[in-house]
Amino acid sequence: MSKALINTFAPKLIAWHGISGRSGLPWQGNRDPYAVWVSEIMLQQTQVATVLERYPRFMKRFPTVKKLAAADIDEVLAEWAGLGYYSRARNLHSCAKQVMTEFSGKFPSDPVLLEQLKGIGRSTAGAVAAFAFHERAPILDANVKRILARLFAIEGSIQDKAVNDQLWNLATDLLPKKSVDMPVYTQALMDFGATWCTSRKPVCLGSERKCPFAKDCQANLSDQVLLLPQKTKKTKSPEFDCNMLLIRSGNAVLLQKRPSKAIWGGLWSLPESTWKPRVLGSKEADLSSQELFEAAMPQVKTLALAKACKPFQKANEIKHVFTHRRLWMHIWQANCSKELTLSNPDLKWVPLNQLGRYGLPQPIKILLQGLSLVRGGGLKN
DNA sequence: AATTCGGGGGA
DNA sequence: TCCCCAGAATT
Repeated sequence: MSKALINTFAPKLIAWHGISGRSGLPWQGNRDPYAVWVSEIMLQQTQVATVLERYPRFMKRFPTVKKLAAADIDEVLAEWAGLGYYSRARNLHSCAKQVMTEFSGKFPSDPVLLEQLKGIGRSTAGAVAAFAFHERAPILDANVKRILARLFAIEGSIQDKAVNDQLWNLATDLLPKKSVDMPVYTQALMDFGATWCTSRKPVCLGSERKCPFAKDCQANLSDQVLLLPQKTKKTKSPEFDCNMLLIRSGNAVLLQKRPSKAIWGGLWSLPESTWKPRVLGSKEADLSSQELFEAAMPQVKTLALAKACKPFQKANEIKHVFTHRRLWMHIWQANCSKELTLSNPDLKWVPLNQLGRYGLPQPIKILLQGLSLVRGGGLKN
């Protein structure tokens, strides 16, 4: 590796940030570890534009780690709804309680200790330590991986452990000498990756702007910029079917709290039958009310409820695409003559005008919102 | 080492 | 449609 680059990278990057870096984002320029931590978690796998709207709202709702720790998990999930990766919200809440009980309400500054907290991995630990405590700890997010893989023309999939270790070593070697430079340096890395050394249209190709590392970058010098970093190919995601029960009684709809480890864990949703692999040409219309109930709610005595409902009708079919699954949700609708008392705390009648209080999966939220707009309540299609 | 967790934006 | 993104936890 070029020894000169090790010494010059950090100062050059910081100089670049002074001219072309991002500034004025709500979570920047703040050394409160709680504020830094929330922003880092929210920004994981989530675009800046989205976080820009949701971060201030979250901070207003939960201004301190103490208030977050004291909140009910349902409140946290409701605030997180729509952001995805709901384990982040569960870990966030769990971590807040950890900080209160194990660290007397104050985040540790040591990245090794930070990494022991729920939902904080090595990279997020480094970011919190750098921004909040000026620790000389490296980060290695998608931006940094791309920058380093190009700068040093790292071959091999970045998911590969040996390559990943190599990138961590480089990230450590390139840190600025002075710890006081850590916040601006860390921010500069993210900004440079997000705005200049981008995946598809890096500045070094076809832009009038001049990359400060053009003569250092091995990928640029060997015309490999768009080929790096290398990734292992993804297999096409499998398809699944599921049945969702839309049971209405007057202006209320029956919601079921999802198991915490399932997809959309902990969110309130429509009662759902078990997921099964999609079978082409399968006959779907023959499901009786009783079968639908037993599949969706095996844990409750549903006979009374089933009998109180008129027969289910196929009301809608929604395709929803996840990163790793493609899901067809079959919506079965029935009206219930009255709101039967429910002993199971995971089942609840919710008036349509109070849906906003619950953290609903995005496609279900859209479905039910459409429902509340239709007078008389029938679904279209 | 591979898989599992959403959602939105862009090409 | 496919790829990408301020990754971590689980197996």
